[in-house]
Amino acid sequence: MPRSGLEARRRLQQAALELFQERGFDRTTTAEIAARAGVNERTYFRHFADKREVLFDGEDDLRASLAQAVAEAPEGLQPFEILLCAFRRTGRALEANRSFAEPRFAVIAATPALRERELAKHASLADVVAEALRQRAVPDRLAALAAQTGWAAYRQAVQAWTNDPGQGLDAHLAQAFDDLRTLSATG
Amino acid sequence: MPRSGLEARRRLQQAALELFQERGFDRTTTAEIAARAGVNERTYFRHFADKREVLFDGEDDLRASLAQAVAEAPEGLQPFEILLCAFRRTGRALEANRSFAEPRFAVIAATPALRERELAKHASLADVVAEALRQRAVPDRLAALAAQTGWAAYRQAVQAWTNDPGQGLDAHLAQAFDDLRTLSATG
DNA sequence: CAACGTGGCGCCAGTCACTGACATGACCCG
DNA sequence: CGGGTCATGTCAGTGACTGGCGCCACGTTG
Repeated sequence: MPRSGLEARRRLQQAALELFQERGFDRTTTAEIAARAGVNERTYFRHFADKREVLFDGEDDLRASLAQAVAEAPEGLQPFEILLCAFRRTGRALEANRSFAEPRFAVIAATPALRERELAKHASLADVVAEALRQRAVPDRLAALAAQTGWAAYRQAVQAWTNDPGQGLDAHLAQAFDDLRTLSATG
Repeated sequence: MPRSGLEARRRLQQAALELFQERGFDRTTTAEIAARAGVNERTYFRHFADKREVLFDGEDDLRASLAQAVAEAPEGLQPFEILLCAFRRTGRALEANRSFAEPRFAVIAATPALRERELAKHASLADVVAEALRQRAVPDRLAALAAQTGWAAYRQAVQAWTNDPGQGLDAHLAQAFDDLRTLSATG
């Protein structure tokens, strides 16, 4: 038995994703996940705060990546340009993990409870982006609004990209941020 | 006993709000809510799908109001102008209900689980807005993006208004949509 | 090497959200 | 007045989640 629980943790994530695909989230019990991972149900809850969290691991890394990407965007850019730049960068990780992210997305999309959790995570990440913008001297109110708006564009791009992965995420990002400009230009 | 359960339903909502204020959401059981409302716990779940839903009633009305407000905005406006107009209108109901909405907001703000649910509701309402925009011949992708962006501005305005109700919601809405324009103009 | 601390885990009992099934009594309609 | 419908009460059950305890594998220290 490994000293650190990282092994069990990974097995739990794997088992959960498999079971959610096979039977759906609602028809899967935490006991079954634990059993497939070869651990006790109690151990499941030592690794993940609740049944949903098993699909949302690594959030801290994401937060850090986002904050860093925003912080390290070139000087002199306007808020949306900063965000486009940052999302291009963090999006690479997404493109690299597509084979893992895809079934995960499918399960989340099929389960209202998981969608709800995803929205909460996204809101939290948008807050990180807003804070990172403030660090770059974007005024308080504008930072929050830019972060949420930019995040909406980002999700739109990811959505378009999953439907049409051929073009690459960057192209869809450019498209989405262009739409943003269109909206404000005409309205 | 009244033929329709509307009476019990209202008592349940009242009892829930009170208890959530007194003890907090997590330290309140559905049995306690039902007891204070003078009904059986089972009846609680006949009226509300889960423990959180008791604070999110009337969503259907809101959806209808939003859709109508967007549909009835003057002709010839650009997407953001339509939304500003629609939010001005639906916002009046909010201003009228402030004494009820305020404690509700406080409870939600203090409870992560309720915030999560609120985000889900908001996402759903933004979808309604997007669909209403499409009905007005706004192109598909732009409609979704405009709805989400406009919704972010709306929330920002409501937030600012709760902190400073003196100015009226309309002023804050104007401010938020102006910020939106600023963002795109400079970026 | 031996004693010790620590951390991951199994186990058990308990609470609480939520559900399905059936019974009952109030109401409305013919 | 008889029958149907609807809100509710009652009860048993499932499953998510928690606290507490003890165990054992490991690393550390003397």
